[in-house]
Amino acid sequence: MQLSMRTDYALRALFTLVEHRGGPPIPILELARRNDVPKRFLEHIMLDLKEKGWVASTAGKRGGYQLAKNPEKITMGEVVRHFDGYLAPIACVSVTDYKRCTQETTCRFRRVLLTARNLVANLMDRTTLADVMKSPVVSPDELRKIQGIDGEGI
Amino acid sequence: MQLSMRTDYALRALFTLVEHRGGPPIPILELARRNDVPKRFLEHIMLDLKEKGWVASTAGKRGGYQLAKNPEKITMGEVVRHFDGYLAPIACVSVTDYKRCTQETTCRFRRVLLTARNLVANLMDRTTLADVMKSPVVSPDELRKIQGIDGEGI
DNA sequence: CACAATGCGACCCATCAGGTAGTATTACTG
DNA sequence: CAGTAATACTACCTGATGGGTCGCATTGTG
Ligand code: SF4
Ligand code: SF4
Repeated sequence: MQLSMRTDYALRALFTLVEHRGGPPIPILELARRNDVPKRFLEHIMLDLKEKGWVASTAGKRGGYQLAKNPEKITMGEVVRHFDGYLAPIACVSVTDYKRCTQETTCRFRRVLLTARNLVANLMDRTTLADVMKSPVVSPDELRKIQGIDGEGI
Repeated sequence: MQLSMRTDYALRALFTLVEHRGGPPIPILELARRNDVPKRFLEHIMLDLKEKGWVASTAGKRGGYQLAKNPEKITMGEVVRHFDGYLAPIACVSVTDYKRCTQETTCRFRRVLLTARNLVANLMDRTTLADVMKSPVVSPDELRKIQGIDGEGI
């Protein structure tokens, strides 16, 4: 799973909307500024999010975007999958977008890739936007020593 | 971590070499055939593996490739990283090829991505080629129900 | 109506993964 | 030592795609 810019941008926008849930619509320009995303590009992404039913838009003056769905009902996995196709490190072990390979019957390392996909898929599918919102941001010196972390829970 | 074809091909070749460790050199043509990899392309990859010191080549008649390093001393993580740069789903949480992002101080979902990276990194860095070799191949109906698997151990 | 917003198709454009080709070199074998 | 079977190496091709811009239409508010 390599996150594309699209997905990253989408998530940035989504979380600002989660944060301002209940408030007035937020225009793209605002979303773009706050999250450091090219406005014009974000347009397309928002459109995409809208089609998916995750956000709602109101046009015209005082328009903008709002979250359209309960953030406890949107998982990280769904979002990433929608933009990037699948969570697996390779298509031959993807559940949602499986692609066959000629070597499957003999391939040795496929198992470890499957394990990897299961680890991230379980994590991502269990984690909702609401969950993420509750967790604290990563601190700088937490990053400095990530080597040691065992990565349990979020 | 999205595996590139290169990496996949490299691993295919590596494991055939692991399998025939101690035996005579295996020519590229053979490696290519057995693993269904374009021969010409594999050349580059093998050269790369050689520079890394993982395989050794002998030219001329009866030449070919052999594993040059103990498979217990090569981890999956090393191989993937060598070809694809890093294991993390995004550069801002990569240990080996960290890239800064302007949103780090406020980003909410970075934490879950960090967790994901730790899960796969731990797995991949703990798993050596020898380990992989010992594990059985994934069976077809195992694949069919991967949904339920919890992905512990390899 | 003017203005402020989204909607949307068209297009651009660099990068890169994946792959091909040609030729040089090496070394075993008879 | 000639022939041949292999790797070594450099250069190049080429299509797809990710990331991004533009112009114009549409919608809604004051
Ligand atoms: S070689 Fe193994 S891992 Fe790679 S695609 Fe085929 S089955 Fe999957
Ligand atoms: S937005 Fe968050 S996740 Fe995306 S790059 Fe910046 S810090 Fe990392």
